[in-house]
Amino acid sequence: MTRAKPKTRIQQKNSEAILKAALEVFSQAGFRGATLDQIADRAGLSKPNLLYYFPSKEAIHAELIAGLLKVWLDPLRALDAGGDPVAEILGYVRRKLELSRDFPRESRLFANEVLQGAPRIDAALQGELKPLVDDKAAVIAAWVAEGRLAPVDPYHLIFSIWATTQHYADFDVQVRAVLGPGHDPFAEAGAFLETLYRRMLAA
Amino acid sequence: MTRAKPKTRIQQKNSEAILKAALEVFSQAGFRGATLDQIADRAGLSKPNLLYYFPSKEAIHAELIAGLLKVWLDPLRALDAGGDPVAEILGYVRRKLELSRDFPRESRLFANEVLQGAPRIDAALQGELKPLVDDKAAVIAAWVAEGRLAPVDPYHLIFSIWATTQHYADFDVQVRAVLGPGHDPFAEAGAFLETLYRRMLAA
DNA sequence: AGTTTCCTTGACCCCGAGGTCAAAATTCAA
DNA sequence: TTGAATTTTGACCTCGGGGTCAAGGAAACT
Repeated sequence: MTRAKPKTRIQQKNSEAILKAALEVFSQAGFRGATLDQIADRAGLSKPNLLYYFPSKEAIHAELIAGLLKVWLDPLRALDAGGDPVAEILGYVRRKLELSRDFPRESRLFANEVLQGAPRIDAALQGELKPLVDDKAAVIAAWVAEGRLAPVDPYHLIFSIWATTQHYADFDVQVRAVLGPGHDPFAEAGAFLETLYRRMLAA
Repeated sequence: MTRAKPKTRIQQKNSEAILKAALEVFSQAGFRGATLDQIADRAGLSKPNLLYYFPSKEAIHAELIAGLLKVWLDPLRALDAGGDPVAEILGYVRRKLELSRDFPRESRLFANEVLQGAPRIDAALQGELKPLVDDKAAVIAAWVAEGRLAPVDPYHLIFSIWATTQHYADFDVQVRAVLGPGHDPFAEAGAFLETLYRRMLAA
């Protein structure tokens, strides 16, 4: 787990290039579908050179996943029990949608992983994700109990936020195929989702 | 496109076994991740025998995708311009959720495909899906114009229905990891989504 | 029963992909 | 500037996986 951080400038630069290239390729092709040659190509390195920096394909993937989880859960962590309930939840929706817009490859990497049964992140789901969701679900449930939110199942509320926001990253090609040209899916989604959750949650 | 349908009883039986096995494997591993050996194994056939029935891995996948699209779009087709707006949309949500519950492998097969950029179904998205959605979006827009639904972007409404219902099939492992044991995700989702869309759409 | 058609299989081919290695090229330190 | 450490690469190994083929077994028709 504890990796010796790269020390030289070259190591720094090439490790970054590899991870960036790998994110591109893994997120588009899945783990099995990605090849080291593709990643090496995109990173501007030869395959053996790539394997000088990472011991295996698995290791590259693992490093990406590890880095992903933090970023992925931060917006939920930021949901503040002391804030205004509707504003807090709408803020979470907005942050999550921004994540989909700005980091679609990360979203697809995650989706690929979960779709295939989460073989490499099952532990993290149980160990990191669940406690966090339990915590925030309790906050939402308390808001409902205080009458500051319309009655709602907090877990499924959170699921629906994940689903609707990540949809625009994961199913981007379908969204654009249906909308046709001349649309800004994320801007429209922002407006739609704000309406959706405002109506849903108004006490 | 026009395939000579299997004629003998043996062909019937083995083709079905292959498609069923392939659905299982493709939906869980993706196209590149699936192997003919896995499919043959699961179908109870040898690999060459499998290739006696289908000319290639691609062909099996194509047949699955083709069969999928009809089933996948039928619930939307059933949305009736003559019915009660809220009831029609809630009915659509319910049918789509049932599809996720009863055909999760089909849902994941589709998700895998779209995630990877829909290389094999791009044409179908443009040619079949878009016109259908345009049609139904117009119906919903008309309902809104008549004041029978609260104002809503019909396209993003449909996206949100796809996202929230398919989530329970595609991210099943995550949903169960978060909920823990002793839950029926689909039953709970049914209740939650009915509330969500009822509040969203009430005129 | 005999023959034709259909079904099944073991052995094989080839390529792509993950990974190794020793040696060459480059960078760095003194 | 020279020697040590680091980085890069071409050649190579192995194996899994898609696909072929020729020949053996079963059905099916007459």
